[in-house]
Amino acid sequence: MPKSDPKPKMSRETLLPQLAAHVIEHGLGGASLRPLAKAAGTSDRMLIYHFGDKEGLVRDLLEYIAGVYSAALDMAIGPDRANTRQECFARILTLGRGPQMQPFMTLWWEIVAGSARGLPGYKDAAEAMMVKQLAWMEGQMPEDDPDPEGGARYLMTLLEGTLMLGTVGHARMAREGLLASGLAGDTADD
Amino acid sequence: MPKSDPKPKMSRETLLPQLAAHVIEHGLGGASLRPLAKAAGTSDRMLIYHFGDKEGLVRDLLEYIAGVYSAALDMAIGPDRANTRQECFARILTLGRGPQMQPFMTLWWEIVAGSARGLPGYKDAAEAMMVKQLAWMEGQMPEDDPDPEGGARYLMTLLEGTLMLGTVGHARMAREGLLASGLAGDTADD
DNA sequence: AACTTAATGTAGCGACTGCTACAAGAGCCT
DNA sequence: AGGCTCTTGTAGCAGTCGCTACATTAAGTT
Repeated sequence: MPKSDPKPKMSRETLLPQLAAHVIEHGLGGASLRPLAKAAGTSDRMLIYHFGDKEGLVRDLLEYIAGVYSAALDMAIGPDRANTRQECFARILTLGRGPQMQPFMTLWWEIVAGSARGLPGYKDAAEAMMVKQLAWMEGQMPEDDPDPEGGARYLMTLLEGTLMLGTVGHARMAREGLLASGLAGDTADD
Repeated sequence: MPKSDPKPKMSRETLLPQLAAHVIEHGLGGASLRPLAKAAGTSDRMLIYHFGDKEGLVRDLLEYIAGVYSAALDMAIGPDRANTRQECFARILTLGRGPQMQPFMTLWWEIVAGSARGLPGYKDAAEAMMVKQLAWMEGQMPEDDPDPEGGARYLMTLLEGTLMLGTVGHARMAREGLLASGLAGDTADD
């Protein structure tokens, strides 16, 4: 009879992925130690042991999640730049609205809300993710763009607005706005 | 010796303003019955009595807050339309970033996050507020604008993106994007 | 073998959560 | 006056919260 996992010996590093998975699915604000611990196969006792207190846990989790997001963007980077700003915008919008991205987007708005309230750790994570996303956008900008840096920031602003309007049920409004702006919004969604 | 307020006889209607004030200041997600009741001069017992349960309370509160927001926009409406899209955008951005608007904006992101998570009542309130804001924007669009409806939606999208980037510490990014778009972002903030 | 240190389980603390049972006052109708 | 409904206070229940005291095991180190 083979012994089944005698003592996996957990650490922050082994715990964080499972904790992050639970948080991405169930949210961060309402998360409490015992369910988190259960999802990671530990006890609340051990979470406090490893992370000091809940605030430390959240801080580390946010940092870790920002890293995961960054890695995901690196993975999703294509070999070629876009040919037009419009195509560039469409690419990142498609990426952000993909079904596998949805749980993350749900968490994202929680992070924005936490930033607005000044909760510890939230703003740092949000800033890092936006920096990364901007870099991604700049890397996708057309080669012949007259102002790739400004253009990327412009597209970022439009993108975030589009995503927000989408989550509150006004995707159509964003689409019509994009149509009027010249960036085609021929995505069917509302 | 004058009797000091013998029995104020509270109802939903008299309670809601005080509850909303507390929620706007301290947030909606972390709000619990007893502090809410204290802020409104009642007991948790009475909140349940008047609103059925906490979910009903939150629903009514969100609806009420959406109404307050709508009224605030009506109040802030000027007699004249803007002369350019740029001025129109600047007006509403100034409005949304005013210091007296800040606690409300903090709550707003919580509402967006709640919408994303599908919490009951959140999406309805968010939708209503966006509809109102769009109407406000349309009313401010320049008279000679070639496409006031599409333009208003475009400005809305840009506005929401600008506000979001601002709350996560990237106001500069939005400003530079707006500069590159032709809509001046000569507001100093970051 | 003795000692030390890190890692973990068990049990529980006090505070808080949403909510309820019960009773009592207050104003109205007959 | 007697009942009736609306409103309110008191007390408390079962559950969860973050966190801790205490004890135990496992793995080195000397």
